[in-house]
Amino acid sequence: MKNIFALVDCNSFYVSCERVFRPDLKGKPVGILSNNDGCIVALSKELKNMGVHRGIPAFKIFHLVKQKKVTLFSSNYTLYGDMSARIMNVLSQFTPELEIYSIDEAFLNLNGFKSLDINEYGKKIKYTVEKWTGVPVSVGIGQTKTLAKIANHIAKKYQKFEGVFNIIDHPNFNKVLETVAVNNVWGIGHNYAKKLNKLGVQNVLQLVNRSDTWIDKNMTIVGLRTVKELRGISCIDLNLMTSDKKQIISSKSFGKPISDIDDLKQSISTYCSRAVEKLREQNSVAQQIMIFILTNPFKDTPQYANYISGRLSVASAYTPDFINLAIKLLMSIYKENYLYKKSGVMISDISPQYDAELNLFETAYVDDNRKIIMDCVDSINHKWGRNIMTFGSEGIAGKWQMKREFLSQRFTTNWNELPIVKA
DNA sequence: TCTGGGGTCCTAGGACCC
DNA sequence: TCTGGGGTCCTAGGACCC
Repeated sequence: MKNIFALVDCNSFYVSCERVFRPDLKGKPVGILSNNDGCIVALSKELKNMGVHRGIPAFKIFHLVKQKKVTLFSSNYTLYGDMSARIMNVLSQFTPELEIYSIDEAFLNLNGFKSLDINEYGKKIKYTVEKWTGVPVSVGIGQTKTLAKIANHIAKKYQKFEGVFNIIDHPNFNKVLETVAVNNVWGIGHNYAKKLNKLGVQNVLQLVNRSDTWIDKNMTIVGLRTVKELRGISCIDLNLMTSDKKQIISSKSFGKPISDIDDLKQSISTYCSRAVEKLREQNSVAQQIMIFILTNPFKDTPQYANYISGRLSVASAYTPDFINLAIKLLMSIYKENYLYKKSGVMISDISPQYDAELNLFETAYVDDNRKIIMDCVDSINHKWGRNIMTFGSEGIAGKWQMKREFLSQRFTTNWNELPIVKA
């Protein structure tokens, strides 16, 4: 029995979100910047056609912005996250089994719709999402997730398919595989692609024709799983449960480089606070923390980078426990007179709050006031907006904080920033 | 002028145990 | 005198994803 997977992927997602509220930008070159407006992370087809690609530093195209040839936006994750939720909600009406794979992608199990014309169903999905949310999507259909990804790639690449491509039982299956380069396969990144090319494997057909032992030897069993999927044997199931994170990272580059210990303390406290907040969102506690600070490796200035781990005596989700330890760790690696560009916090050794290992001499997090306090802080911030309540050590509007000069409004999530329709 | 942030899984190698 | 072989756990690092 064959499986039917569909992969729905939004076209230039961040750009499309901005265009929903700026319809005048349809068909025009648009780019979205990373944090601190550093580099391009997403771009429209039109901008791509101007020779711009993902990852280039933003300042290189600022002159085009001044000439009004290109429009840029700072990342507006509040907006993108909310648009994503709307899209996923639409998709959930097309199947009982939906895996939200990323902010702009979802896998759908369509096994139950075999009696329908599956191509038509794909078109209907595409049409409905666009109609209801304003965001254009592409739909790829295959009998494994990896093949659905390939089909999606083809749907995007060739206009004649109008955004929907089904690779199941395709009359020219091998020919199709031959047109896809190995670096476009889900699970084959930069390094393996380079290695495969060297070994004489350029396209997907060549790859699937290699023996299992050859694949295993050169790409480990992870690669073998990918190749089996390409051959139509489903090895990667739909992941319907969102499982708890095993590590939580909060880290960012600074808007401006800093060298003062107080600024670093603020940044570490802020990232700590955010990471522990995420920890509580999944009702977990954690015992291990790692912090790091580093200078700008792209600059020709004195370099310093260091990281250090520490452990709490008992697992916790109480922000001050983590901040106190993090500051101690920071003091032990901090060196004066360097221009720091980035810091970060990573929390690990995570367990469920009600199943955490106990310590004979200390009260568990769930059993004392610390949980009550944190729950209270979280509910206030949830109701009134993030950062209404913060910890003193986080500081206020430090110069290290993120630069976002081209930010659009939070059109869909903030009453004060709703779009206005002029009659 | 200047280069994102947040994740997962697997493997290799060392320490340690019986 | 001899120094196997198998197992587990941990960590660092490499690969990948968006």
